[in-house]
Amino acid sequence: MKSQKKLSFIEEARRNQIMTCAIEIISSRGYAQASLAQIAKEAGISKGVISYHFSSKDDLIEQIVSDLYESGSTFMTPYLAAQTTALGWINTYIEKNVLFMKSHRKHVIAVTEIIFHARDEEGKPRHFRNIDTDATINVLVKMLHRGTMEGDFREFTDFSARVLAATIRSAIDGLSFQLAASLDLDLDAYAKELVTIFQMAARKV
Amino acid sequence: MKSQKKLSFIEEARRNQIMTCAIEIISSRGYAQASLAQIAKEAGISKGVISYHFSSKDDLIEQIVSDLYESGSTFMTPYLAAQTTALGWINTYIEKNVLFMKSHRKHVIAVTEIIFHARDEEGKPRHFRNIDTDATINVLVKMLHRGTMEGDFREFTDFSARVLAATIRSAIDGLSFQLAASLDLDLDAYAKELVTIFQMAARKV
Amino acid sequence: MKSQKKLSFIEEARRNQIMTCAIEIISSRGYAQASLAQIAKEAGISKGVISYHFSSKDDLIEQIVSDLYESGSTFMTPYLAAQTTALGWINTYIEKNVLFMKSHRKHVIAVTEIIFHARDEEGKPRHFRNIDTDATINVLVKMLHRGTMEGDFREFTDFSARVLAATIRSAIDGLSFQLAASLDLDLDAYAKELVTIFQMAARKV
Amino acid sequence: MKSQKKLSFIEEARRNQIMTCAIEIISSRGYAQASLAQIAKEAGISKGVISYHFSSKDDLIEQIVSDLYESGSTFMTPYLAAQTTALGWINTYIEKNVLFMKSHRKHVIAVTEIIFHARDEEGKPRHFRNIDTDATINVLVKMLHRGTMEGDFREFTDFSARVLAATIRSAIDGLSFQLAASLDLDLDAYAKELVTIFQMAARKV
DNA sequence: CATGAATGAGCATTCATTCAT
DNA sequence: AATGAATGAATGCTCATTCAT
Repeated sequence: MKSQKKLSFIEEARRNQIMTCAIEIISSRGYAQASLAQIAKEAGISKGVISYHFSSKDDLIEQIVSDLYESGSTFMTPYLAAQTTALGWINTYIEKNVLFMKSHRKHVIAVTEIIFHARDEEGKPRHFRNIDTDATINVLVKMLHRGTMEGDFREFTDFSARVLAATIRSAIDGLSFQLAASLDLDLDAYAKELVTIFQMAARKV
Repeated sequence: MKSQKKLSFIEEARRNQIMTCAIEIISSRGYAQASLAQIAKEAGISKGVISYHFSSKDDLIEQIVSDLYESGSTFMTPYLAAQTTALGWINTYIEKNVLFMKSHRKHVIAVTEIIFHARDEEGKPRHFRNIDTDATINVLVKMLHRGTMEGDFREFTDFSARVLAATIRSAIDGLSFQLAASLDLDLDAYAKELVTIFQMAARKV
Repeated sequence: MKSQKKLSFIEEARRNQIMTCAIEIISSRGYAQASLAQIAKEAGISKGVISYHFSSKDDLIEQIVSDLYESGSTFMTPYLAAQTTALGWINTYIEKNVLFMKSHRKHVIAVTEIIFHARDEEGKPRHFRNIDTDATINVLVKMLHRGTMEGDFREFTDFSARVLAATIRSAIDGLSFQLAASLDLDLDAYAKELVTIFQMAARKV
Repeated sequence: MKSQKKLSFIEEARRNQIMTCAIEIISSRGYAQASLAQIAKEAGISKGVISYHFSSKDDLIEQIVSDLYESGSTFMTPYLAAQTTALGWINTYIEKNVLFMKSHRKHVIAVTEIIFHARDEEGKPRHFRNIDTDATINVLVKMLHRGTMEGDFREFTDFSARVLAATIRSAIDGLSFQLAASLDLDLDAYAKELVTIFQMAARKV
C-alpha cells in the first residue's frame, strides 16, 4: 500500500510536470509548437517518457482540457449555485469566469488554443460553438429567458437570446486570446466592465 | 496600394486561382490541412507552381489576409464615411462588418483560421488583439469617447471604453468561428441583434 | 507527349531502382531489416524519395509482390497452356516454377519473405495456404483428379489430392527458403528431382 | 542436458509462464506482435520481469525453440529407436512428426514463426535449411541410402537423396504454416497421406 | 524477486522548399 | 511559365533494454 502510493505519487508528479510543460509551450508559443520533442525538451526528459505516461499525444492534450474543465467546474459551481436570480447568475457567470482566468491564466490560454485547433479526421472543427446546439449557450439562453420572467431582463425571442448568449461567450473566449497577447491585463477590472456591459445589454428598458 | 504593377494577366490569374483554392481548403478543412500539396491538388497544378508565384507559404498566407483586409476596407469605408455621429458609425461598423462576412464567407473564415494560427519565429501570436495597442480597438475607443461627447453614450474611462471595444471585436471575431460551424445562420438578423446589444451596452443611462 | 514519356521513363527508372534495392535487402537480410531508411541508404537516396514514388511502404511491398506474380504468370502461362495431359501439366508446373526461381532468385526469395511476414491488423497471416481454399492448391487438385481420369495417376479422395497438392506447393515454397541459405544450388537438377518425386508419388500403381 | 540446476521452483514456474504467454501470442498473432510489452500484458506482469528471467528477448525466443526441440526429441526418440528398417524409420519419422504437431500445436506454430523470422547480426537467416549441411536432412539422407541397401528404396545419388529429404522436411514445415491458417485439419489422416506420398516417392520401381 | 520509470534509437510518414529542365 | 524530382528535417509513436528501489 505504502509503496503503491509512493509510486503513484511519482507517476502523478511526472504527469503533472509533463502537462505543465505542455501548457507552458502551448500558451506561450502556440499549439503548433507543442510537439512531443519540444515538450520533452522543456521538461528535460526524453520523448519516450511522455509516451510512457500518456497513451498518445491526444491523450495528453485531452487531459489538459479535462483538467481545466474540472477545476473550472469546481471553482464556478458554488458561486453559481448560490445565486437566486437569473440576473445574479449571469453576472456571477461572467465575473467568475474572468477571475478563474486570472488564477489559471496559462492553462486557460492553452486550452483555448487547443479548442480552436482541434479538428476531426476530415478537418471539421471539433469545438466551435454552434449557436443552436452549444451546451453553454443553451444554459445562458435559459437564464436570459428566466431573467425576463423575473422582471430583470428585456423580452427575448429565442434568436435574440441566442445571439446575446453567443456574444457573452465570445467576450470570454476572446479575452483568452487577449491574455496571450497582453501580459498586464487587470482582470478584476475587466470582469466588472463585462458585467456592466452585459447587464446593460440585457436589462429591461 | 499595389506593390508591383509588373504582374502579367496570366500571373495575376494564377495567383488568384491559388489563393482561392487555399481559401477553400482552409475554410472548409482548417489551417492544418492546408499543405502546399493539398492546395496544389485542389488547384490541379504542381506544388512548384505555388513556390514560383509566391516566395513562400507564409507569403501566400499573408496575401490571403491582406487581400481580405483590402476588400473589407473598400467595402466598409464609404458606409463609415457617410456617418455623421459616433453612434451611427459604431452601429454601421457592426452591421456592415457582419454583412461583409455574409458576402465573403469563406474568405473570412479562412482569415480567422489563419490569424489564430499565425505565429512569428519565436512562437508569439502575430495577430491577437492587444487591448492597448490594436488599431481597430483604438478606432472604436475613439468613437466611443466621441459618442459620449455627442450625448449618445455613457461616460467611459479609457479602460472601460477599451473593454467595450474589445468586446465588440470579440463578438464579430467570434461570429466568424460560428460561421465555420453553422451553415444556416441568418446574418442580417444577427447584425441587427448585435447592433441592439452594443447600442444598449453603450447608451447613456 | 515526348516530354511525358521521358519523365515517365525517369519515374519508372526510380521506381525500379527502389524496388530492386528493397528486393536486395529483403532477400539477403530479411523482411525486418527492410526499413525505408535501409532501402534509401542502399539506393543512395533520401527516404523522402521513396515516399514520393510510392504512396506508402505497403504500396512498395505490394508492387514487389505483384510484379513477381506478373512476370511469373507471363513466364509460366505459355508452358502450361501447351500441355495436353494433367501429367504433363503438373510436371511442367513443378519444373518451370523452379526454373523461374533460377532466373528471379532474389525476387522470389524476397516475395516469399514478404508473404510469410504479411499479417492483417489483428496479426492473422494474410497468405498462409489453407488446404481447403487456397487457389493454387485448388488448381493442382483439379489436375490430379484429371490425371486419374486420364489413366496416369492413382485414385485420389478429395483429401488425399489436397495433401499431395499442398506437399507440392510446400516443396516449391520450401525451396525458396533454401535459396536464401544455399547460394550454389543446381536448380535444373533440383527441378528434375522434384518432378521425379511427385511423378512417382502420384502415379498409378 | 540442463545448463543450470540452480533454478528455484518459482523461477522455473515464472519462466514457463512467460514462455507459454509468448508462445500464445506468437502462434495466434505472429512474431511481429510479440513485443515484450504484449507478452508482459498477456502474462499480467511487468516488462522488467521478463528481463529478469531471460537475459534478452533473443534468449527467451531461443528457449522457446530449444524447449520444443527437446520435447520433440523426447517424443520421437523411442519410436525411431524401435524401428529396424530405414523404411520403417522414415515412415515413423513423418507420422510421429505430424502427430507431435497435433499435441504441441501452438508451440510448433510459434517455433515455425520464430525460425522464419530469426536472423543473425548481419541479417542472415539463422535456421533456414541448407540442403548440404542441415542436420535433419543429413539424417534423412543417411536413412534413404540405407533403405536402398535394404532393398526397399530406389537408387539415390547424394543429390537426389538430399532433394527428397528436403522435400520431406518442407512437407512437414509447410504443414506448420497450414496449421496457423486451418483450424480443423485432420492430422492423423494428414500423416497417413504424407507417409503414402513419400513411400511411393522413395520406393524401388 | 519484482517493479515502475526512463532511455534512446528506430519506425513510416508528411512537409515546405529547392532546382534542373 | 511550369514541372517533376529530390531533399532533409520534423512528426507521433513503439521498442528492447536498463536501473534504482
